[in-house]
Amino acid sequence: MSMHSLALEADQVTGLFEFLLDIHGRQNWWPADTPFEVMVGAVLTQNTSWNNVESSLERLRESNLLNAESLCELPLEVLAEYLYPVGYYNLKARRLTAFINWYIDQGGFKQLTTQTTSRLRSDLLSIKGIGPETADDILLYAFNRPVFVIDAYTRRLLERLNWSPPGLGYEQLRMAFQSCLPPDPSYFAEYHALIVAHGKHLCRPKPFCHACQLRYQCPYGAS
DNA sequence: ACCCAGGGTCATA
DNA sequence: TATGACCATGGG
Repeated sequence: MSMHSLALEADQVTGLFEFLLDIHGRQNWWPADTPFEVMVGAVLTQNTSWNNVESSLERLRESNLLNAESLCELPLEVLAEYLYPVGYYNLKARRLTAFINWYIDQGGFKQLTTQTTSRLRSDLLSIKGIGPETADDILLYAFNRPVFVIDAYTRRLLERLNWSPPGLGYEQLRMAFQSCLPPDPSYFAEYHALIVAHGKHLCRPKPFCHACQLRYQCPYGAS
C-alpha cells in the first residue's frame, strides 16, 4: 500500500461529468424496479454483460422467484439452472445465496437502511463473493449512499486520460475520485452510469488500434 | 475462431 | 504483494 494518494483536480472531475452528459444524455441508472433487484443484479453482473443478467432476472421473475424468501429456499443446483445465461452459474448461485442469507438474517431492506454506510459496507465485504465494486453498487444504487463505484471502465478511462497510473488500488481510486465531488448519491449514480455508457465507445484493452491512438489525443479518451 | 463483458477468490512464490 | 488459474454464457 503506497503512501502516495492520487491527486485529482475537482474541476477536471466535475468537467468530465458535463462532457459525458453532453455526449450520452441522462442514463437514469440502475436499470431495476426495486432495491432488491438492484442487489441481485449487482451480484449477477460480475464480469458479465448486462444483457445476460436481464435474461436470468426475467427467468426468475416469470417463476415468481425474484424475491428474498423464494430465492433463499432454492437448492443451489436449481438456482444455478435459472442463472445459466449469466455464466459462472454455479459460482453465482453460491454467491447470491450467501448474500440473500445475510439479507434475510439482517431483517430485510427496511432494517438495513438503519445501518451506517461504513457498517453496511464492511458487512457486505465480509460476504464471500461480494467484493468492493459489488458492495458499492449495492450501497449506491440500492441504499442510496454517497459511495462512488469504480469499475473496469472507470479505471480504463482514468488511465487513458493519464489521471491515474495503471493498477492503482480500488480504494485509492475511489477516494481520489469521490472526494472531488459533492457527496450526492443521485450525482454519483448518474456519473457512474455515464462512465459505463462511455466505456462502450472506448477501445478495448488489448488491441491498441490506430483509432484508439487518435482517441487518446481527445480530451476525454474518445471522440 | 477469437475477444470480451458493469468481478472475486484462492493458491502459489 | 503480486501474479495466475478459475469460474462460463452470449454477443461482436
